[in-house]
Amino acid sequence: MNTVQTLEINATEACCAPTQHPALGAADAQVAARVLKALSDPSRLRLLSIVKAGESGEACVCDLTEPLDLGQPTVSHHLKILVDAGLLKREKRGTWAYYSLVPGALEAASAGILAL
Amino acid sequence: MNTVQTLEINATEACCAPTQHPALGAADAQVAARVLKALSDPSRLRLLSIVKAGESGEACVCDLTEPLDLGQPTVSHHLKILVDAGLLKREKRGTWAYYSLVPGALEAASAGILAL
DNA sequence: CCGCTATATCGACAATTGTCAATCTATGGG
DNA sequence: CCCATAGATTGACAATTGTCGATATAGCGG
Repeated sequence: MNTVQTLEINATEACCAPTQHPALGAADAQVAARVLKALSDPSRLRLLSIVKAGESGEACVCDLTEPLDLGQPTVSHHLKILVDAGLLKREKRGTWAYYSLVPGALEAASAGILAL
Repeated sequence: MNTVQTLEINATEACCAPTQHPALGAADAQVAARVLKALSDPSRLRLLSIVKAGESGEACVCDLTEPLDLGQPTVSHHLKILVDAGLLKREKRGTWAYYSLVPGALEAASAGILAL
């Protein structure tokens, strides 16, 4: 019974309206905002960028601390936010933690903006 | 002279390099984050959505206050943030202020994420 | 088993942010 | 000329956020 739309369908008479969303509902807006909020910090953008630019597509915390000129706990904190937002995934190998992009996540966030 | 790209072409030698940016610099990250920060609030996403969904492509403050269930000063504040971020433009006609999307702005923000 | 190194977590703190009530400004009508 | 209305601005306040230092946890090497 949770299939009830938060978005009201409102397809009263519009059969071919090009992009006639009924405007974002409060719940959907909150979901979308959560990912965008994760992307709204310069340090986090740089973290994503570095991870993406890496040859292996991954980076460990020690590789990320220096170029950002931030403390290790701060970097760890930002990485956690990015993981929680579904943008990065964490894989621990030995003592090191390797972070890599979740495939399609950035594309989804990007598409979400266009779908407003 | 305003045709100069905000995105650097960077076609130095890479003819086919997939996406080998040298990772985002601090300054660029801050610029990108400013727009994304404007997009990182549910109320503002809904504002953009309503403006975009409107038949005329524009909406006045009075049309926006009610559906969001926010006070008029708060809506005005959010609109200002969106204007400052270059996402909306404001046009005053008579007593009313009409807000509309800046053409291409959402697309640029969307592309910025992919270009990380 | 002990220390060393890489990360995560915790607690604190200043800065920023979202919201509101009150007030100001400007435009139009009588 | 005065009032009503639309919207912006201001000031305040609670909540959130970015950062750091200190501490905890977990593997690895001896």
